[in-house]
Amino acid sequence: MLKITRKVEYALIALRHMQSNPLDKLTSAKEIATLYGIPQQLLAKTLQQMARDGIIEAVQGPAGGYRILAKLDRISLKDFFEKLEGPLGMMDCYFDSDCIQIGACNIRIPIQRINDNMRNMFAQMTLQEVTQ
Amino acid sequence: MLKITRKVEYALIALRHMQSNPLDKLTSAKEIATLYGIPQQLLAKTLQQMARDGIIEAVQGPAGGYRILAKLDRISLKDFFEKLEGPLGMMDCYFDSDCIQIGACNIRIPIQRINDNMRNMFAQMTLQEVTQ
DNA sequence: GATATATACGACATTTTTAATCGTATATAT
DNA sequence: ATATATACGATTAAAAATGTCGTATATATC
Ligand code: FES
Ligand code: FES
Repeated sequence: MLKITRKVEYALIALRHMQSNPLDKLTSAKEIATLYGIPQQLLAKTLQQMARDGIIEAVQGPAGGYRILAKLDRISLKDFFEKLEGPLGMMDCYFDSDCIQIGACNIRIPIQRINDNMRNMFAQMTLQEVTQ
Repeated sequence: MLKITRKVEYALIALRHMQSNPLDKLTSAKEIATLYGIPQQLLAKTLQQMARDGIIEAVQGPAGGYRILAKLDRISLKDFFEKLEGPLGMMDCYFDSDCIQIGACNIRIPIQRINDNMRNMFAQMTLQEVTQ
């Protein structure tokens, strides 16, 4: 439990790779996939999603690829996680109220407190710190 | 991602319930299961595990049940989570070195930093705070 | 203009993890 | 003896994560 997904892991690897060479250089999904031994198609989808989210920029055609677009020190880890994986909650009932324990639950408030702590922690870390 | 398991959820519900009435009172798995609408057998196993871990005490036979044994303000959330679910790492390679990216990985160190932050956060919260 | 290479993306299949159930044994109050 | 509770390994079911496939589109190069 409390694991991050491969998708996020791959996204971080890609960002860190792009961060490590000139910012205007284009890097293809294939390049990163073979270099770090990760499934190319899956990585490609993740990169496409990050492009939709404005984190990176995509250039099509041969000699195309991706490059970093956003200021990574302006994106919190919380926002990054939520862009890729949706709302961040240790339990589903943190957001939706369709929990099993309709009215009987006795830990909703305490769990929310823990969750707020966690969200807060990730809100205070930037993507820059992780990928630099 | 970053979700806690039902097992942990059920454990917290049970602890909070026991916390809310006299500490020497015995509560059966069935009682808690029906009260909060959770699978009895699954809850029972979780309670048994907590008993093995010394968090609660089990009394067999009719009129038996469980009651809190440990000082909940001496158990960190990190320890509690790890007792129930094993080592706490956002990625498997935090502990074991059998990661896919044998030598090529570029985010190991950064991820460990995030992970340490998270572990630290849970190490600073006690079970008491959550269940009181 | 044909070709090769890259992104774009929905649909499907596989694998892994989590959740729940089953069956049986043991303890003990009544 | 009986009923009720814990104890626990084994199995099944459900859900989520991971990976693959097929096809479309853009564009640099020849
Ligand atoms: S478990 Fe969902 S509200 Fe408590
Ligand atoms: S992903 Fe495991 S070491 Fe980087």
